[in-house]
Amino acid sequence: MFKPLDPLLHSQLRLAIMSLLISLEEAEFTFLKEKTESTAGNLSVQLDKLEKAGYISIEKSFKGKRPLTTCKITSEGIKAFEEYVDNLKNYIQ
Amino acid sequence: MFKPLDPLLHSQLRLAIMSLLISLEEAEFTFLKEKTESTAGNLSVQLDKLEKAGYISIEKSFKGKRPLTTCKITSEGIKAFEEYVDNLKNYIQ
DNA sequence: TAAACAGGTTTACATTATAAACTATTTTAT
DNA sequence: ATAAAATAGTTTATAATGTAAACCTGTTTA
Repeated sequence: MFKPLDPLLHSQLRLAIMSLLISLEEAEFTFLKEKTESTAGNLSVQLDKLEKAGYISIEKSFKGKRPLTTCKITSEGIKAFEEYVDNLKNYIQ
Repeated sequence: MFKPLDPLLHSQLRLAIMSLLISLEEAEFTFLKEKTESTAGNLSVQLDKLEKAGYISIEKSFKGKRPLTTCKITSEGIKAFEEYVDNLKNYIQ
């Protein structure tokens, strides 16, 4: 009935991040920050958790002279997200 | 885009409780405990929070000689649940 | 009448989330 | 040239939250 909800995804900010990445495939730190209306600190921490879980990959480079952090969802991340959504539906229908 | 998710509802156990109550209108403590597969302690705490938020009402009585706790969703609870679900959909589509 | 069970509640602890403070560098203003 | 402000983040301290273990009160069973 109520399957457990992946705690890594059952978090407002991380879910928003994953939601964006699943449709965009790739997004910059600043873009995610704007879209999710989060603080940089919070975003940084949550991206770290998603990366450590293997749900996203993070690439660091430079855009001109400025540091640039680019995030991409992994296939594992897509799978986890889809399973989370499936499970969640049992709670909200 | 990403409307804030009511933190009171964005919790696996409380969401499961509300999900049950929204379709059943009324449920006993032990029933909720079984259906949600939660411990009594955790359930007790979460029911308290939902009651304090005005999302459910709790009535205490006796079934024979045994104490009986009956939970019921309030109209405020229904409204909050529906809004939560609406907001959540923006995250999972 | 002692032990086990029912139906919870309280509390202690661990986990989590979040923002404030910080670092490093770059751009702008003086 | 240099001080001030802005960019792009990271680290860390604290508050909030979730959870189970321990507890309580009464009841049933051995």
